[in-house]
Amino acid sequence: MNIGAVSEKSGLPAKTIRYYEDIGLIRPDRRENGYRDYSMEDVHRLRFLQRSRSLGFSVEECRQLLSLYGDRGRESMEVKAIASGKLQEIERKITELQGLRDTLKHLVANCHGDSRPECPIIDGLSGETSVH
Amino acid sequence: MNIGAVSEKSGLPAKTIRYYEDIGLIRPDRRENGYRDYSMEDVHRLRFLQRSRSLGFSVEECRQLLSLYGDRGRESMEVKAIASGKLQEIERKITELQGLRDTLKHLVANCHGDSRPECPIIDGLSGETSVH
DNA sequence: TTCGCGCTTCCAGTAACTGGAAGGTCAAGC
DNA sequence: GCTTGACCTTCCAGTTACTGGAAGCGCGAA
Repeated sequence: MNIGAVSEKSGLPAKTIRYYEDIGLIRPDRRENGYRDYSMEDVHRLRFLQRSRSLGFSVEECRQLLSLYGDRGRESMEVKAIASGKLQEIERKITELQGLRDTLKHLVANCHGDSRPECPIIDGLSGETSVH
Repeated sequence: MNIGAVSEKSGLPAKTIRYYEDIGLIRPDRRENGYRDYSMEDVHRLRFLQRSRSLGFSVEECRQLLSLYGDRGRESMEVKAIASGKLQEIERKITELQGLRDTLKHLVANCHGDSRPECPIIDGLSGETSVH
């Protein structure tokens, strides 16, 4: 599969896909003409990268998460530790996004679309959900 | 309030706070000695920036979201449109994070922490939740 | 008054792309 | 067979969003 098709399937620009190869996140085959040749596994990894990057994980964190995906022979103890750590972070992100969503929902519901200026939910945006 | 205290309260490094001032996201007062003097409103904005940046929104997107927070006199129609657009994106991110969480939970539950190599959830990580 | 910590600006470096030039590949149409 | 245009290649430069470090001022405590 050529890079264009993979770009479409993964939602990542071709430039980014080549960059991910440069930094060792994928290793596509090459054809005789020099073109990269991607497998479905590559597509899966790239889809995964697209998602987790857009959710605020760094490339190095994605590399860790990908190692859970790829290295089946790895020590399960280590896999479990990494996964558990990431799980907590993900739960936190979900909670924060839900807080943000509720605040915005409130905003949309209360600012009726006319020109009334008052929007009494303002403090919500500053994030009391994570103040505990 | 000095930048050190604000850094602690917002979870952002002082360097980043100064950078956000450079690009016009906040405008703290100055004291006679040249020190920046932050208000609680500044702290709220910075907390908000910290959260939304870590959730994968770009600085420009954060600027838009902040404009919802700050510009009470703005046309409510426009506010409503921006907020509605962001809401959809947030809902999507929540769904994706939940998918990622469920997959990792499965991984943690099934890889018992010993050295059994098989982890049969592997395909989950590539993200069929967003394949629809 | 001097030690140390916190503040200032400025400039350079890093992470993660992103755009563009210069050129090779390939299927389609004349 | 040749050309056109879309797609591929590498390489190098630019952008975004910080991040680190140097050089220097402010200020409360010993």
